[in-house]
Amino acid sequence: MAAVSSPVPRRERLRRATLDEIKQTAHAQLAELGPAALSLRGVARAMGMAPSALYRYVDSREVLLAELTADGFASLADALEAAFTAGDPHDHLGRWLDVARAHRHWALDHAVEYTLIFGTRVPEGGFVGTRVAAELQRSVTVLFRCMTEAIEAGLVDTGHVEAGLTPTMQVRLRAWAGDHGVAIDPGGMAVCLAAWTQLHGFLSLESFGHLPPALEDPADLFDRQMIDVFTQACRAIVPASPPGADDPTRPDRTVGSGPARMGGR
Amino acid sequence: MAAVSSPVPRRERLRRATLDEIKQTAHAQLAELGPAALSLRGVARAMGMAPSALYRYVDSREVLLAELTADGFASLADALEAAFTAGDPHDHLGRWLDVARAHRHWALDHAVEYTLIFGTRVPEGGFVGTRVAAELQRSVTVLFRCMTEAIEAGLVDTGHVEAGLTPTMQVRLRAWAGDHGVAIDPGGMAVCLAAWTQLHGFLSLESFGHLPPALEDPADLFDRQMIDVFTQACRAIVPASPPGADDPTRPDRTVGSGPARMGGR
DNA sequence: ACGCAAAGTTGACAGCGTTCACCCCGAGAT
DNA sequence: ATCTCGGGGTGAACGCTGTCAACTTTGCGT
Repeated sequence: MAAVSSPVPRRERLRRATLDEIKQTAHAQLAELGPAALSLRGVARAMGMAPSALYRYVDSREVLLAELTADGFASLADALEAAFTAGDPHDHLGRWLDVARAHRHWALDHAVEYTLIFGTRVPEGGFVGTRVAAELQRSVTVLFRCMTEAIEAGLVDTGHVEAGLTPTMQVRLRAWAGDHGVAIDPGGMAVCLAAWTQLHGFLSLESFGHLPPALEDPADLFDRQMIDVFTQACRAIVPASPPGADDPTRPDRTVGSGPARMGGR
Repeated sequence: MAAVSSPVPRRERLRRATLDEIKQTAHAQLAELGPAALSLRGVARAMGMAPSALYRYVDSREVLLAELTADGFASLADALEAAFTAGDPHDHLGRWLDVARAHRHWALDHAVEYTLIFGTRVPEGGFVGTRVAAELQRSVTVLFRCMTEAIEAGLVDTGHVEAGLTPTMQVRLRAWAGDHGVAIDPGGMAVCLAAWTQLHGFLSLESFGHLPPALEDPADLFDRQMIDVFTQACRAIVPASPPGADDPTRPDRTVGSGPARMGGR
């Protein structure tokens, strides 16, 4: 069963094991009590150790929460990537809808993580350089690839969109695309951002309970909006009738392993 | 200065006064420390009274936070209504843009309130009947009126939108419109919801720092998206060049007064 | 002037994040 | 084989929090 000899020196292995257990326990507490009620003492209690012992692994409660936030972003990114790679590369609209639905289902299934990652202001002047930024970037990259590949396939007239942007916005969008190795003109970037904005707005309102309760299950409306935002970007392609109701594309979340300590001081 | 005789029996007046002071002090603490750091003891300390005395006016910390949340929604609704009534009733696109910008400026100027009201999951199965619901409804009503009045002016072909909705969604949208006294068909409601979704998505991402930092000041992009969501609803009307940069429409917040006690038990 | 309810205070309890001083034990060096 | 040393873990403590119960003060209405 076990490997004959491990490349990591046992000491480190045990350390990682308990750190994983800490994160796992914290995740459980988070899921049933909400972010505000997560307590280090509670985690320690559940693990059967003294509260102060946690500080050998975690610098503070805030750092632990940040780590869980990053895990949440990573989980979402995994779900989106799975939906993307499982989709048909030639059916751009269908794949976009798959990814969008995967995003929605992740949001509904992981309610507390969703509020943690999308209902919290970023701490101080952006989290540039942190793991959170990288994981968020991964999600955005998937969403954008749905559109950029459609653009590259010639489905969108980005020129007429670009014409509607101010010059400063054009250079910023171009610079940002260049930073992330995307060869798409500013008009295409604007299209991607509009799609993301619409997607996030819907999920945020639905997840936080701000949508009118009379709508009950707004899955139809979500599909409609996602189809519209796509077809309005690339005019035409497809008639305006919604596809089948249920989708087989609902991946599970996976949790990545982090460094040996959180928030190194 | 003072009125000769007050209709409220002085006792009640004093009570309301200190309750207002509590809310005001709590608001101040909220604004500089964030929702998580607001403490009843801190408020009591700032007011120079014993912590337990607050319980004569507030049932719990949570109730106080809920009250501040409702105030936040009310403040936003006031801002939107002010922008709406100040706008030109014949320039539907311009007025929509005014209201959207007012929303954005409110979000940026009232950062902590924004996270409090739009970054928090609604407690339990919707806040139907609470003051929060009413104030949120006020905001939504203003946003929707921008679109519905344009629809009534004949600028939108809602029929072709309605055709893209599932039957169940149509009846739900119709029922919801009926509940709020809006005489707009389901297609029009879907248009309104799409606009709201897009608006909220942008502001949520921007306020919480999830937009790419390279965009710096995304005011241009916001305008562009708001114009697009309008013109794509009512195709045509207006060429695709963004209007002037600065807007005179930036109302201040106002705070409404509540009942004599919070969270009556 | 009296009584009574409301307003406010003191004190306590439980729980929280965090730190400090100490112990224990496995691993590496002598 | 012994000594040392550092990382894992414990227990107690500090200061903070929300909240409650008992007590005191205050001021209005009769």
